[in-house]
Amino acid sequence: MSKELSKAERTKQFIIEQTAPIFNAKGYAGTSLTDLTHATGLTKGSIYGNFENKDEVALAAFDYNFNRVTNYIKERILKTENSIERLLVYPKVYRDFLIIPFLQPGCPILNTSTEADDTHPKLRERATNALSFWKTSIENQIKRGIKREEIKQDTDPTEFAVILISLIEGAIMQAKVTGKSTELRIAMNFLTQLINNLKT
Amino acid sequence: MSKELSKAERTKQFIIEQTAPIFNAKGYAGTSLTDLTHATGLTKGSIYGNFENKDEVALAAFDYNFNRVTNYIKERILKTENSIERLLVYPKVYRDFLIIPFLQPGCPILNTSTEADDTHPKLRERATNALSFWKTSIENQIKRGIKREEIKQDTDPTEFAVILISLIEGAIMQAKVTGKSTELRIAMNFLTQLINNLKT
DNA sequence: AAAATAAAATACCAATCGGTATGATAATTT
DNA sequence: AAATTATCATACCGATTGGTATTTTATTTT
Repeated sequence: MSKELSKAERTKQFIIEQTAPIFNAKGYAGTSLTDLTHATGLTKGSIYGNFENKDEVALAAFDYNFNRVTNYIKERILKTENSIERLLVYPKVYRDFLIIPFLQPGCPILNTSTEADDTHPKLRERATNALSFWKTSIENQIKRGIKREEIKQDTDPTEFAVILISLIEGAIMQAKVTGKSTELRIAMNFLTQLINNLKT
Repeated sequence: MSKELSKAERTKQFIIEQTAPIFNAKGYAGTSLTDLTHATGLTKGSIYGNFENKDEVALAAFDYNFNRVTNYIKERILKTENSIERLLVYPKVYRDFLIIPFLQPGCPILNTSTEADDTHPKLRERATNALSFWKTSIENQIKRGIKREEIKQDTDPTEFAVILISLIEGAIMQAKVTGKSTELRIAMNFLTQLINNLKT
């Protein structure tokens, strides 16, 4: 039943994969159709045969970028069992943010949020949903930890999720613009302590 | 000795003031010269009579935006004396970030950093310097607090500055994109606790 | 007030923007 | 393999991009 992908579907996927890093690095307004043709080796006609307009490519590229980060984290979380260890995956991963190849252009949520919040409703919605998904995922990790009696009962899942996300995104911003990982190291050390303090 | 400003100097200042919010909202790539003429009511010829190119306007606009935030905070800090109270100005101010009129388009450091880090070296440098200035300023507040014996001696100024900035910027990103101040409230409550824990 | 100077509006430039109709070519289906 | 269909390249569109030379208008200086 594993139907092979049609040519169009393969090309569409190819376009997304090749252009996703460009959109993440240069932003929506900063990325031109010429950038997309250069990144893919295809022509405008071909790209517009597979996507309705620039918007559709950008939205698909965002989804692709976000899923890639999500899977990268998920993969490492599922290797552990204990809830504290699962949470510790975040500081472990983001400590090395600057040297993770596919994250070189930055965090897609951070980049897209700051660009789109006042300019591009559709992209903004994607970013909002991505953020909400991430937040819920952390909340669920904490709830699971409380049930398993690995995390203190009085821990507020939402509160902790917001703090974790803030520390990560704020530190990424600093590290990306300065080019140094000092800020990430400091913030991730602190986050590690916070997580360890959740232990029962 | 208070020489009056020349027409050119007044116009230049006027252009900066009127275009600064546009650059902060739409970003460098997202802001066109037409946007600048609409915001000022001036023509392209007039703008280019006062600035060499779009870059120069953008750089001046960033400086203006950053100075405005800095002065807003500074004003409130200088009203207090105790080091803990001074640090508490940050969560107090940023809790209401979303309803501070001139900050409606967001934090200039956050917006400029995320856009320029991979695309615009000059703007990137401005953002880096602004960040460095802010960080040093917090470090100095903490050092002052330690000298005055208001803050615990073992407090690491750099560490605390990075955590404070991360929490603020990460929370702003979330609040801006969701349109809700919940995240800011949570992060700023937490930051308030952290600051209070620095007390001797 | 007149002359000199500075500043802003007009009108234009080539290049690039996002987007599309059409013809060529490749992939499927029969 | 032939016919059909789907995909991609070519060539083009009007609009907009950042930028400028020149004229008109306003501000200073004398």
